[in-house]
Amino acid sequence: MKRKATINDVAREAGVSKGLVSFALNDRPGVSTETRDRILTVARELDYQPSVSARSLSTRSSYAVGLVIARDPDILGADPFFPSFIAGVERALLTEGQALVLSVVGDDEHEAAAYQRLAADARVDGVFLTDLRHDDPRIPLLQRLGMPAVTLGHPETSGSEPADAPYPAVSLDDTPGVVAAVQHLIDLGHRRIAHVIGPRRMLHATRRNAAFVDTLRAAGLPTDLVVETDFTAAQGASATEHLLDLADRPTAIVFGNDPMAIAAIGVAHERGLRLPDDLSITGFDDSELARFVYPSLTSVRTDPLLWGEAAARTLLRLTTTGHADDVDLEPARVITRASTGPVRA
Amino acid sequence: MKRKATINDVAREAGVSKGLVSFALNDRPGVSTETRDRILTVARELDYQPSVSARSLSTRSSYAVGLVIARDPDILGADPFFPSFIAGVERALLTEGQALVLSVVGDDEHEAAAYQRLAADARVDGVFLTDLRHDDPRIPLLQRLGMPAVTLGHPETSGSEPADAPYPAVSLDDTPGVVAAVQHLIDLGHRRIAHVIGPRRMLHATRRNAAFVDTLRAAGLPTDLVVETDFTAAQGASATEHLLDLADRPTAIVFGNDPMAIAAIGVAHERGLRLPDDLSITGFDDSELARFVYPSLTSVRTDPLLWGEAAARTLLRLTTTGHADDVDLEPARVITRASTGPVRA
DNA sequence: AGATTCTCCTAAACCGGTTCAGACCACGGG
DNA sequence: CCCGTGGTCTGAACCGGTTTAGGAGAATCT
Repeated sequence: MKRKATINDVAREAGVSKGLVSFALNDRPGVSTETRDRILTVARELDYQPSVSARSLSTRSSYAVGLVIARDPDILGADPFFPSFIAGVERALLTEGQALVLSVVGDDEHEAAAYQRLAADARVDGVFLTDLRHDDPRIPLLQRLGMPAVTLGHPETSGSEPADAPYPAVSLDDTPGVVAAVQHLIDLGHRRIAHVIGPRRMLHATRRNAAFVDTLRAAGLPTDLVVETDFTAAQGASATEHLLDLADRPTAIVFGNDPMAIAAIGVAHERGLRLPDDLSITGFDDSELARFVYPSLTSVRTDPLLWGEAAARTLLRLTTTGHADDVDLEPARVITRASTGPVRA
Repeated sequence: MKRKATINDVAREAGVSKGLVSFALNDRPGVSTETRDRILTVARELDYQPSVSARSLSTRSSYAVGLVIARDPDILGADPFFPSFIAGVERALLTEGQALVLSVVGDDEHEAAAYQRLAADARVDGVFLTDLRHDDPRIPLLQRLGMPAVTLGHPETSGSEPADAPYPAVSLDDTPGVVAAVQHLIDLGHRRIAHVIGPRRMLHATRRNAAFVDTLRAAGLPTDLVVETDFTAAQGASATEHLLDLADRPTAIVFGNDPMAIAAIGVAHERGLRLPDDLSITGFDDSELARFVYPSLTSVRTDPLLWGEAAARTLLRLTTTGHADDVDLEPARVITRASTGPVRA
């Protein structure tokens, strides 16, 4: 196999200095059209591809972005959000010659370490901040590290300033989806509705629960049935057990993700309950499986693929131009299926 | 924020040349113990971290490994194999200062391009080869690119030579799992057993089907019920529909992954069948959800986490030492749950 | 015509490591 | 006393790009 052509090869072949080749390839002014064309032709002939590592060293940027996922592998496997999100990211990176560096860590401690390593090694030019938390420690951490980032959704505006968010936010508003799901249940006649949410420290869990509570309250209904979980199917199942054991048990349960809702269907069946007659269930994220379980699962559809793509585009814009505007995607909406129905007379 | 310390800073501070610092840090001979200690101390004091890009440029290696996944995002999301596998990979990379570069592509065409980009940009020192195919085109491609790799499972030995596999294989034998699952069904009295497999071009699909067929044949049972799918829940569902519509329909179905099996449970319920009385079902990979669907799913357990870890270790050994032995992990075994039962009298 | 400006280009420094040839020194042997 | 020899260290080249200072020559201005 021939050695890869370097910028020197191109320069020699084109009869110019390598500095000029660099100028021509990055189309910067100061190169005559004629010479530029000749250089580009030679580069094409030699199948010249600039060396990423040389360029990284010289420009101090890595032409890659990072994603750190802090979730237990088990949850990760069950939850289709990240794979789709990553596929979307990839779609945006592909055309830009950028790469995605992925880090999967079990807990928060390793999470901080992962960001620090990414920064220390200058592996990436920017990162995605998913699963935002309250007073998210990653934001000051990243600022200290001088690492550009894009947040999925708006972080808490801790200060009084509304515009003190240090990073552009790419948001997919999930509250309309939650509101629609809850309203759907209310319209079906449900009065005792429970909410099984993800970890409270995650912003979206509390935000969705706020939407849940608001909607119930507006309808004059009780809002006391909220159970926090870690997003695993296991905890979704035990939360369901708990709720069904209550004296004044709910007739409908809203779940924070599909795996938990599917586990709940299992629990209900196990108890001989009929769905949706005895219990209505809704999921979140509308994974592929939602259409195929029995009864098919009413779920709130977000679009992780699109979200990933938009987030990646925004991050690239930020790292290359130094600025990127917030992006708002189409809000989540409920997809009604067979797991929700009128409350039994 | 202070600028990061470079090797020059360490050299100056320790009063030696930067070449010697390099020697000391990579503990190579030719540095006196005394000097070495002094250099290491200074390095620690300055919190010196070698620059990955500088080192990459100089050594022509990137200290990262690559994973290219060619699956439709939807399937990816439903199938918990890759997230767990990646988590395992990560666990092995963490301690070695290596990073994982991930590429998710939709189809084979983009897949080849992804490998080529990884190689052309020298982004990674080696890659994982998952979902091996018949006459896998990626093997000659990677050889042409001079890219080290580790295969998950043994590739087809196309030639007569048994040891012509160009890459070390990290294998988790799935046939014992399949055999056990099928035997389990036979023991329960099933005589018409179907197999819903993944894409035939994938080696593991045909290998598992061979195990399936062999086991049935050994018991003198018919082996005609095999349906090929793309691993999606959707095709799992339609395969089930098809099988149940047959005049001489199976009493048990073995599925190639859990999402398809779960979709099959949905279809069966939809038709008013009772599980496992009217139909027994087994899955594959034993995802978290398997325990929580109703009835809980008998599945074949592999260990993607462990697999990922072993594969990563092997790949690192290969890229650093130039050689790595094959690794054989604990074979897959069947986990019996409630979705399989005696055939109805 | 001479000074100024502009365009196009070259040479060299630089990014931060690795590696190699050879300098320097102490030591033991002849 | 001189000469290898071995251990320790320096200096410089090198990896392959980017960037800056400045030079040559043509065009424009005065």
